[in-house]
Amino acid sequence: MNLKQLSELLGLSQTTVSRALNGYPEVNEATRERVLQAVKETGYRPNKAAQRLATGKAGSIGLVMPTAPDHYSDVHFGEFLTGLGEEAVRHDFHFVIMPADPDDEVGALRRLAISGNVDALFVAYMRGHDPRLPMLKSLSMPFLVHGRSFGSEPDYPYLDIDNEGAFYDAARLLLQLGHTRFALLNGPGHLDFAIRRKNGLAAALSERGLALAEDCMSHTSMTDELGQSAMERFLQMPDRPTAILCSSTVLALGAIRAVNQAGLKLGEEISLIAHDDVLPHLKPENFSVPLTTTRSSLRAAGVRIAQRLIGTVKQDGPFPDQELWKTELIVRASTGPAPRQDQNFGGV
Amino acid sequence: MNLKQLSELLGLSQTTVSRALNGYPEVNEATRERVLQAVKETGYRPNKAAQRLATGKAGSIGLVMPTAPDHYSDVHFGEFLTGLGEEAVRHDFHFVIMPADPDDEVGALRRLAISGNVDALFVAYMRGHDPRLPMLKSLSMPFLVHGRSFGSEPDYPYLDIDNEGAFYDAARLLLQLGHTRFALLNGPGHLDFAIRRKNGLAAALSERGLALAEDCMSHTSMTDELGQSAMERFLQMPDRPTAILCSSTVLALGAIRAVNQAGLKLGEEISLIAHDDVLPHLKPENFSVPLTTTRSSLRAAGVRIAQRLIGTVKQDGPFPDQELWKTELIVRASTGPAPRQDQNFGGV
DNA sequence: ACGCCGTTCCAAAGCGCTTTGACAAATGCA
DNA sequence: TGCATTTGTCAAAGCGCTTTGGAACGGCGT
Repeated sequence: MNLKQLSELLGLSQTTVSRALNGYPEVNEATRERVLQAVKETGYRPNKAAQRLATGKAGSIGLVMPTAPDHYSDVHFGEFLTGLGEEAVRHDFHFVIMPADPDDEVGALRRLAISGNVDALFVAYMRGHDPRLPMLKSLSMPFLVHGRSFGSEPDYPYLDIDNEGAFYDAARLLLQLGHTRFALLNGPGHLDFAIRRKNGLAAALSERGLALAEDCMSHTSMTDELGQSAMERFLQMPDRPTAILCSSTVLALGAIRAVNQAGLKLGEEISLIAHDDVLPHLKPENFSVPLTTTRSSLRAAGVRIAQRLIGTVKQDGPFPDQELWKTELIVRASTGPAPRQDQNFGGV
Repeated sequence: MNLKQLSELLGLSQTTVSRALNGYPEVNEATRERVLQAVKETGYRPNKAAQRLATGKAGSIGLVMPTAPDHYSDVHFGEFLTGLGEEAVRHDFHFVIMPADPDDEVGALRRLAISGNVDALFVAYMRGHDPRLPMLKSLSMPFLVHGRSFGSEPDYPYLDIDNEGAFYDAARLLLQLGHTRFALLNGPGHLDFAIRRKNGLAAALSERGLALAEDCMSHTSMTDELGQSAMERFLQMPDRPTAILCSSTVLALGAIRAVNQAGLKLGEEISLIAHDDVLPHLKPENFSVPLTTTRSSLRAAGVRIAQRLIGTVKQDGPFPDQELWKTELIVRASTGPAPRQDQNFGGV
């Protein structure tokens, strides 16, 4: 069943049927209804290839998927993709994926662009001075980055959360509660968000004349096991930290396991604030000691990015080029006043 | 630059140029050369949308990417995708990805199929009685599954390795070396390959009148951390196993850490055989005690699957519908004779 | 000379959609 | 009533490729 057949069936021209389906105003509501009804009955689906040829739009977004062994292709990425996909399905867009070795991301991105299969590109996991940025700018194809690239000229379209502000605020709260010994459970150290979160923490500390020791930082993939082992290291330090900042609730999950195993009380002997990406299976309010968090929904970011990208391709409505989402600091029970110095013992 | 312009430039018809480019025999080698040269100079690239419309082929393979929180979307998946991608690039094919909640995989697969964006479907991570199978069969679109579905009628096209045989052979070797107490570090229990590997081991054991105790099996995602913790559990058992079968070298990495920490000697007090997917960054021969493995390259499987799928779409050459690859059993230093019973102590 | 092939090329007809430009019919306004 | 709009519809011209059904040409045998 194609458009021609459908229009003959309805006794209308292809023009009218096409317009009825694509929401053009110059068609009578009654006939539009009639068309829609016929579509339902016949199961007509417009041929994508023909649409593409006629419009010049593929209806797709390209993304390269790094297949690095140590790559952070975990639950966070999945959650983000879900948001992206949700919105894409709504607009009948799809994704073209290009698997690539991490040392050929730039090449893969270029091949994807010139393949003619995509209308726009999406990139994530930005690093400092990211080499993909200059390439993308030279490409005359719309693109959008999730996150930012520390050290690069900020003249590219992005959506990011205020990582620096989030961890600055979180650190300030802990400082106000009297904490002075901090530790940071961070994501992979080369990634932009990790750099900024560290900086946010460092900024808050330096305002009080404090600094973060190298051995009080852990940069790892964000799994609970790695959170646990890093936290175990922290807890064995002679002058162990009382205030922990954590780049993900997943890391926190492991960290808290370590805290419990050490026989310490969360929110009393140890305070912890985690960044909450609003993962549906890991709600900070459901932790046995509810978690104080900085919150920003990863899925919402996915939805928004798809919106902007698709909007750009369809050219409907102007979108801001750069968005920086504030995070919310939500205080729950995992933070409390710093323990008095001489209380600093307990079952190690 | 389009075909028309190019052909005018060359003083040839569109037909001839098109045929020259697509390798048809009825064009003079000299003119073909001339065409190819012109393409190089002008940078002409055929319009994909037009090709799709004319041929009816999209040049793409669809796959749904589960975004489950506990999903096994790890280094193994990346390695496989790399193989798939390698071959796809060679044929100028691409992948369309559809992110989906794990509870809507079937729906996502269907939407992908009727979207008109793909020529064929690929599915993996098969489970027992996988519900995707009947759907795929009803779909009149070529598909190929990586792995098999235990309990389903085996009347679908697949590529799998002989998981049962691999672990049967591995277990036999260990039995011949005198081992009687076995443990299994397996992948997620609902996945087909894990089921079959367990069965292979069980079959070998039952031939000797042995059975595998429930607490000597671990079913987890395949990360080194989880391998380590599972192994630690095994080592603490009163009658601890001396023969370990491991579904991945990644699991083995963690397991061996546990063995070392317990002060045990791999290949002497503990023998271990792992399945080796030939991950480029984790070579069994480079372990401090080189690993005995069952080997089958995941990347090669990806390449082969892409080959078959693309071949089916292009209709060149018949491909076997079902392939079962044998694995190789490669003996290295991590296996040795079972320790004498009374030697069974050591630093726990 | 003729007919017959094989080779090499071409004109034109699709593929199924969108969109332009034009045209009747219906409506508004005077 | 007449005229200018607006509304609803259509025929036809693309979009850029592949592929069908010849046609021109030269060589070959008879």
